[in-house]
Amino acid sequence: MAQPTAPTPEQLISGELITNPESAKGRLLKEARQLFRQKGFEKTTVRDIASATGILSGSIFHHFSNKEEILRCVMVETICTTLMHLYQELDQATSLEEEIKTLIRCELDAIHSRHGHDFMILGEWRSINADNQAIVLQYREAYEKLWHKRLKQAISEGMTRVEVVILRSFIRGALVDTMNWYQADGKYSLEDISDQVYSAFFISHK
Amino acid sequence: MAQPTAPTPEQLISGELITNPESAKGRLLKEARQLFRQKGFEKTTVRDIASATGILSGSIFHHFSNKEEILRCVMVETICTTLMHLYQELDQATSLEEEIKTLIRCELDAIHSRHGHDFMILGEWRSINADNQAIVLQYREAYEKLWHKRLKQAISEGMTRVEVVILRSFIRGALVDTMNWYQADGKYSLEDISDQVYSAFFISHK
DNA sequence: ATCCAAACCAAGCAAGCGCTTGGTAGTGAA
DNA sequence: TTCACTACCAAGCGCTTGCTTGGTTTGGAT
Repeated sequence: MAQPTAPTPEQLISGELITNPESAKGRLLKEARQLFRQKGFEKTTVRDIASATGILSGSIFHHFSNKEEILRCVMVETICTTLMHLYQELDQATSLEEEIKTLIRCELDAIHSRHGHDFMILGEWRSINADNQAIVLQYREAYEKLWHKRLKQAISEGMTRVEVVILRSFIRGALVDTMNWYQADGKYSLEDISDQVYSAFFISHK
Repeated sequence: MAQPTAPTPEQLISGELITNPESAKGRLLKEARQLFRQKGFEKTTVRDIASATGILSGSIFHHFSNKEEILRCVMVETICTTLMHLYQELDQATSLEEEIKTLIRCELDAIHSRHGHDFMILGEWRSINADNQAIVLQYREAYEKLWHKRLKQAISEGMTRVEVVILRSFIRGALVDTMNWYQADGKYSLEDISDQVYSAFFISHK
């Protein structure tokens, strides 16, 4: 197997890493993503995915060599889409505070699949083998670097007293857990939550 | 089915809700818990559980009516054990700050199965049906009430500016995410993490 | 009109799954 | 000694699973 490599920003913006959503493969990935989200990877059968796409189950293996490869592709596309979106948004930020708020908001969007990113399926990590994990990890690390860089700055500027690895873990955890209670028509919007996360973890020096 | 009811502190302390770990059923639950933790519920077969306990797979159904019931029992026992431990520890706290620190430390212990509680299998929530979810929910709510009470106090005493539901979610998320990076022989102890969680979310007025 | 490759169908295999059945060994009370 | 009861075995049933195989359709280039 070829050594997996991290995506470049150019590759991401060009969109070459995302399967055309109107192609057969793209439609399969879209339906698979939805099903994995609803029922989880293990409980989703290839027959489920096939019938949601409107083909027979055997035909899936013309596009993917096995079920696990579908999950890996969904995961990689998820991270790529999020990274793409994130690069664009970060470009418009004019301060460290804005950049961090952007990171928070984009991750929250991804967790709640606001733009089809759907971060939660990354929780199916243990359903893929070591080779596939290594591939996905390349993409995850590209993503985590964006966080790490800003959080280190925030620490050196006295915006928080928590250490970088722990801080990132705490924020990720807080964001992921919104999955268990957030409702689109509920009391809080994703923007409200973003604000509360920022103010819970950072001290503003304005 | 009988209406599920929440456990009383007396029931918990008496230990009547916990299956004797030396009985056949108790040993099955112990092995099942370990396997669910390692591989997840879906990927664990009844044959796995049986052979780990030293019996044949069919014999399991003398003790449990189906596989899902095993998971439900493991979940209920997990919460009961944690609650038991928590009541005892809270009893020794002499201030609100100490109580909150106790809640944090005990949950971290449970997540990392320090005393065999093993909170992480509660993440298999969607693998049980509505009836079983209702049962487990009774126990979860008894647990969450302990948090809710203290956090409301903390808010009214100005120890934080975040709202109670959101605050609880953030803390739970932060604690759960330690699962992804904490190592017993690593840089940070569970006590270190506990301290950092407290200082990240609360302002001390000493 | 011919060709070709991609996309898909129809049928089903082998393996693994949760669970059932009918019977047996061991134990303690009457 | 008898009886009932719990715990377990031995065997396998019926179903679902991921995946394979060989053949057919389809659409675009030549």
